[in-house]
Amino acid sequence: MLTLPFDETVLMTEPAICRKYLRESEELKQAKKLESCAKLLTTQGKNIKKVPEEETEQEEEEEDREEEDENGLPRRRGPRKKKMTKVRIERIKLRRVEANARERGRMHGLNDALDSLRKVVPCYSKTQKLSKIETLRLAKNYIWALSEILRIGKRPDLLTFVQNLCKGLSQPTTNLVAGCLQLNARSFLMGQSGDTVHHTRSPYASIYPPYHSPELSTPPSHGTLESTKTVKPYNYCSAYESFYESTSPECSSPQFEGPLSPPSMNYNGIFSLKQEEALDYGKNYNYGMHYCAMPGRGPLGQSSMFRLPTDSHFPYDFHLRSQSLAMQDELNAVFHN
DNA sequence: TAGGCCATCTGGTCCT
DNA sequence: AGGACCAGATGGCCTA
Repeated sequence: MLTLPFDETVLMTEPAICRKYLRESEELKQAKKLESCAKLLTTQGKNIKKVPEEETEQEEEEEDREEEDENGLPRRRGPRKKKMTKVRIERIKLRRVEANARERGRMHGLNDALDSLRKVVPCYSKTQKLSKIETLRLAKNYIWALSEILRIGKRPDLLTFVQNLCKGLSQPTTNLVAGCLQLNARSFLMGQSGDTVHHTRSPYASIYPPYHSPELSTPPSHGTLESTKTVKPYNYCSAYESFYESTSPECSSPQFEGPLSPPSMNYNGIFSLKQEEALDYGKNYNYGMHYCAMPGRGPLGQSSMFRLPTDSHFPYDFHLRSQSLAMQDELNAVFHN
């Protein structure tokens, strides 16, 4: 098994390295296999890699001739069944090995594509990777939900949106989506109050700096208080807003320039977990609180969801506090069921 | 320990 | 013939 734990520090910080490592180790394995295969052939005195094509063909022809009768005619009419000579067998084996390598590469490509997809659907987390099937389901729901928004031309309420997102998803994934919403709700509030700016970088800025954060023409430097102080707490200049509302005075709608930047990534700043920094601060500040409120449950534990601290509520649609709390209750009810 | 998820191998099919 | 794609089988890892 090549799967390494996701909490490997090195792997966590660089997925490409992770993949490279996995591939290299696999290639190493494969090379060894090929080597042993070659050895085997060498011991048989028939290294097919080194034996000239004509030589092997000659050999096969000679063996084929054995199937002819004394008159030089084939014993049977119709397509002659080629005798499985050692050379042929080895050639088949080699082809199989090569095919395996290609198949492996193909699957890696598929996984890379899936990783890319994971990054553009809500709730991206390196530590808690969505499974393949859940990624596809969530992506489908996401696309559908967004297209509904476009079709209707109006923001749905949060509850509906989340319900749409979570249709057909497993409970753990539903919890993860819910957890993402909470995290961002909290971040939003902190940003609004202006007292914890370092927690409230624009998710846009962190996720797709060049594309989504007009006020951050240079990529934000992460991690230091000083550097983030210059960043506005939250950026509502989403493409979503550009469709439906006039933008806030302090920012203009971003031009959608990025090839891989879905316009609705920042659904009112909700889905900010699409980046390692968000993940980190989730881990550092909120994840435990939100996900591990119930002892003995993992991050995706079924009972751990929506246990909000009393002072957190949703930013969605700029609800008043009371409205937000009511919305929270609604969501809690939905997801607890 | 069962079940979920994953990577890999493998043989079949289709296409160039 | 060979490559791409697919689906089934298998075995390893992880978690509840």
